Amino acid sequence: MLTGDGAYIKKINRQYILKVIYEEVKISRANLAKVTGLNKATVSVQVNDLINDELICETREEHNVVGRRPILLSINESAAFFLGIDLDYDYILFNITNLKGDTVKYEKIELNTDIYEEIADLVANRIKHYEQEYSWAKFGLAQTYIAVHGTVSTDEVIHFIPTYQWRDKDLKDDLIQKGINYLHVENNANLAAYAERVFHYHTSDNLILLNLSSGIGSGIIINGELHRGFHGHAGEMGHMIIYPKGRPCRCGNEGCWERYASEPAFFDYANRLLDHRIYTEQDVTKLIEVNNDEIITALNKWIADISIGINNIINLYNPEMIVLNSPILGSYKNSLNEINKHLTSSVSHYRDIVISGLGAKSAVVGACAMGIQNFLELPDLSLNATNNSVSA
Amino acid sequence: MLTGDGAYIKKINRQYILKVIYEEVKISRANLAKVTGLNKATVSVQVNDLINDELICETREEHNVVGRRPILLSINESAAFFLGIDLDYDYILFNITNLKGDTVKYEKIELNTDIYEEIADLVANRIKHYEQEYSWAKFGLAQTYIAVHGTVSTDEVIHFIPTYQWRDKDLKDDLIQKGINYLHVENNANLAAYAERVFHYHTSDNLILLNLSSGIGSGIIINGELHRGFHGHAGEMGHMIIYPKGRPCRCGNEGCWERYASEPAFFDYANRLLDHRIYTEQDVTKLIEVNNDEIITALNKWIADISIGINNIINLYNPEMIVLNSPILGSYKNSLNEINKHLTSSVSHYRDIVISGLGAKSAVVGACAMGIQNFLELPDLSLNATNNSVSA
DNA sequence: AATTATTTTGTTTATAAAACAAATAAAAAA
DNA sequence: TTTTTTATTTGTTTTATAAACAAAATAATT
Repeated sequence: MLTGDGAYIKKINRQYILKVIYEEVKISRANLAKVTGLNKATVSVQVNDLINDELICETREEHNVVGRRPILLSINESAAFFLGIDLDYDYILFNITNLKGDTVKYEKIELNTDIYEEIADLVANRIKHYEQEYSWAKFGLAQTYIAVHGTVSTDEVIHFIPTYQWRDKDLKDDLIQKGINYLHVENNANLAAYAERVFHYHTSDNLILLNLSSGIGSGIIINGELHRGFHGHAGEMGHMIIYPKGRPCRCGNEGCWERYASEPAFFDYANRLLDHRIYTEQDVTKLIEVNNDEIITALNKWIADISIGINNIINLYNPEMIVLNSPILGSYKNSLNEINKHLTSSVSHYRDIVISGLGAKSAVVGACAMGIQNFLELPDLSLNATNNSVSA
Repeated sequence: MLTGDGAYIKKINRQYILKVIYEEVKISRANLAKVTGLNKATVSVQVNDLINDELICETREEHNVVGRRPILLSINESAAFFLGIDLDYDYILFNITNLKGDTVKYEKIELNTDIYEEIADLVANRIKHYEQEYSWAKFGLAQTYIAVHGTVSTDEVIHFIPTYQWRDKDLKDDLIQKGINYLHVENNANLAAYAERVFHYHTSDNLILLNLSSGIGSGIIINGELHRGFHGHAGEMGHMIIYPKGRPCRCGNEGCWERYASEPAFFDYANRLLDHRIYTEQDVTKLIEVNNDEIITALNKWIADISIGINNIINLYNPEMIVLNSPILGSYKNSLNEINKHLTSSVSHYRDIVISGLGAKSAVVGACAMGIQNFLELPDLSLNATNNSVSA
């Protein structure tokens, strides 16, 4: 537990003021005092500190109401930059935002190796490149978060990545050895869940994100905070048993949800019905567009199994929002209707189920946002960046 | 969000000092300063405030080391009393503790009505009786928490109690109308989970309690706080589907865990195997004592289904502790072994599964502890009371 | 058009509250 | 008497607050 002294007061009031500046985008000192409830003098002193630290800046703007014209304050967006890296199987995404959370760079690198050392080298060089590129800024490249598609322990060591078959890799420490600083490693679904809250569902303190791809990943926000669990392995929802003695799973059990609700499971359903084999999300989209009967049947059967898991999640967590991130579900207009049709239990309570608007970028923009929150030591963060959507 | 000022600092330091006094039971001012890191002068001032408020008291004790003899400080246990009420179906438990969390009174009243108004009257009169009885204490009966075996909404309105078939009953407000104050209504499993943390697993920030009785109730502690969910209905684990198209459930779905892992489900298993019908927990205990083959078979089959749900819970929550509260499991020595045998998945992570040491008293002692925490406005609480065990 | 009044913003000054640091007093064993 | 430990006192620093003040803009009046 923490003891309180003068410095601690000043810190929490500074955090509060920064939070309000983020939310209001542009706000005067007088208004800051009104919104926060702090004294005008207190706000003035804090604001001057923030200006000296170059974290916020003043702008004079047109003003047509009576009284002295206010000096508007806003985040100094070019003070610091933040890198998010999504370490997927056959490609790596790099995304950089400014201090406001606006994306200023987005790059995708195809991978043709799965050797840990090679990938670590590649990532290290790339980070160093960006560090150079933004070295002109007051705080340069201030924080980097790496999203990995597997379990990460509480000490940020990679526990297991199924697609790479990497176990117990201390990527953070290995990169630190290569001279990289201000670095964090986090599960991709956790970052995606965080992104949904920071960029879209600001007020949702109980939010669950489900990633349906080669496996099932989930990020859980409870009481406004990420729920990582005791070892950091919470949210392994794919290994919830929904068909006892069902299909064998790599985890050693039988009937895991992942074997029914992941994308490979869907392709199995579909290819059993169709007269020609399909392999990609584009193949599915095309068939949906022409209203192919077999693909609709396969989709609905898949969704029935997805819904069993969602029913269980709702009963355990009573979430406010459930955000689904799946290209296939996203391209099938009827998917949310179908899911809701299955959630008829009288004890299931949730507010809304939606499809993610961030899509493939969710982990990297969440990574950047977490960098901002960590850099400014804020207890929470709401961003209104507009250029992080699926299509961007 | 909260602004910081002097009063806020003073409050958090006061909370910290109280917390340390609870943990250390008896401690001098000098030691308090060392443990908290606060200045000796600060501790002296705070301690004098607490003595003036009659929340702590000084004692002089034997002391054989060199130097001035310290004045030991401890909680003034008779300053305030706390009532916990467990509103079960055919009986009501009343438990009163002092400010240290030691039980000073425990009463059980058999019920022969299920009419809401009658029960509310009975409870109100009983609370008034205890208020009188402890009116001599500085703060009298300071807080009352009522545990109900059903869902409670975030506004403390009873949403649904299956055994009583009560829906949307505002028991809290109805009792306030009858002149009762400082009153809270909470789900019984939440209070039981809280009790496990406060009285036993002080350091466990990720703890799940499972109550297996007529239904399945659960209390979830995540990041050190109770997880109630958006509406307050989190932890309806009994309605997780584990056998799609299985046994019909009152919730409208089929194959809910409750239909396989609750005590009625066990009695069904057992009575299908045995040559005579059994009805009570005592019947089961007797058969276990004589090593009856059929009862062991039934137990193990029941435990297999319990384990499926526990596997799912572990994968979703990655808890540190799982505490099981079930008289039948408690009386079957082999139960934890059997459960662990089923948890073989390579991705399931937990630290320990145990049987509750609080048993039937868990909800009422948790209720009293929550009263203490609420009364002193502490962020968390560890108690070392010794007279709250199952047998007491 | 010039002047005065009003309103709002932001700063200055004095005060109060809290923690802290250092010196001092108290008490007990060596 | 000396040493050691505990607890209090005195004075300082930091921070927020309240109230007065200064600055800057519009509105109203002459």
